[in-house]
Amino acid sequence: MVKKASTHWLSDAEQATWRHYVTVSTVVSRMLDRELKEQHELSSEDYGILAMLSEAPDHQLRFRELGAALRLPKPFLTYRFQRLEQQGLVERRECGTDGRGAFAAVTEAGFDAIEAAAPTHVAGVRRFIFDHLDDQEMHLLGELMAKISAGIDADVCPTTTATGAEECSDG
Amino acid sequence: MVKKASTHWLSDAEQATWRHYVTVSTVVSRMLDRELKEQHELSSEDYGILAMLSEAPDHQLRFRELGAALRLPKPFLTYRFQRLEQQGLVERRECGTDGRGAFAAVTEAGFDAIEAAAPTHVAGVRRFIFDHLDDQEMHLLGELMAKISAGIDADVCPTTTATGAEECSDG
DNA sequence: ATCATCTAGTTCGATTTCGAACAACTAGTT
DNA sequence: AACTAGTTGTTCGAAATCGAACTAGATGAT
Repeated sequence: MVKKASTHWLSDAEQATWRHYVTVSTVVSRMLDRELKEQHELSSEDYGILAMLSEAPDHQLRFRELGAALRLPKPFLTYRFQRLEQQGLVERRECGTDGRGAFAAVTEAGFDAIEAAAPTHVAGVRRFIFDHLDDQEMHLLGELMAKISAGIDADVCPTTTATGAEECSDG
Repeated sequence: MVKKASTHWLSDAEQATWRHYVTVSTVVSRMLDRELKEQHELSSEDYGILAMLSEAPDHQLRFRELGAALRLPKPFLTYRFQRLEQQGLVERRECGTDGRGAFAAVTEAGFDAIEAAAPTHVAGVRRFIFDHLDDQEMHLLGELMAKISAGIDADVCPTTTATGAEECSDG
């Protein structure tokens, strides 16, 4: 049975696109996770946390910002951060201006850890994604993802200026 | 510091592409999961299982095939299937020709369940992805994903004819 | 100042996730 | 037949995941 192009079904082309997308996102995330965990004892969320903090001013961010940027549910960030803390890769810092919150900061050891893990991560991203695309296709993919991402942001929280991803996520 | 286009780093464009990709795949999967679970008590893996079985000849597949097609780790499929069994949406059937294995099959109730859930799922896929793309972009995305998916298959299991996804996944 | 309301992060607990080891069977070899 | 190797699916257990409820502090209104 051929699907109609109505609102209630996916067209055959959409269906095919969706299936390929699901396959890719499933396999890529699982593979990267596995490699990172096996070789560096880090989940890809851990990697994201360390990377984000490493690039932030003073190597620190409010938990709220970190969670929003990485789209991590709050309890999950708390849990992941604790694990990293136990490994000495991150630390908490008081926030003078807001007694509720705290800063999440990456330590020297955390810096070393992410530098050590980066090649694995980069190699994985290359091997699973970019190696299969030429330069033009890579740029195209970037544009499509940017567009979808922006669309979702506008959709989910229409009030935001859509500069980054500071809002929503959960709460 | 500007990243070199060497093998060991991602170029700025690759970096940007990758980040958008991660955002999209994180948000989309979480949102779809949430909607499906809230409205129909199904995880998106459950949905995949039911959909795959519904389309299969005799509405049944070997566990191996089902798992390979959906890229689900074996113990995970066993677990998920049990849940669906308890809900009466799927059932096991003996496999005459191979005493080790069994067929996974969808029941009438399972059929009804997926028909009920499909509109939610389709609406979500539309809202999160296709609504933000025009027709040409949708086709483009499909091609890119197909290419990546095929590349990964060839990469991970170079022996396969790459017709489908019958091999690998885990063991 | 007091109260209601909002926000930041944490704690709890039920469920999910999945690698490793396993039991049951098949297939191929001698 | 007996033995080895490979496959199918399950069990086990440790860890991850995350909604809901919570504590503590900020913010705004009266």
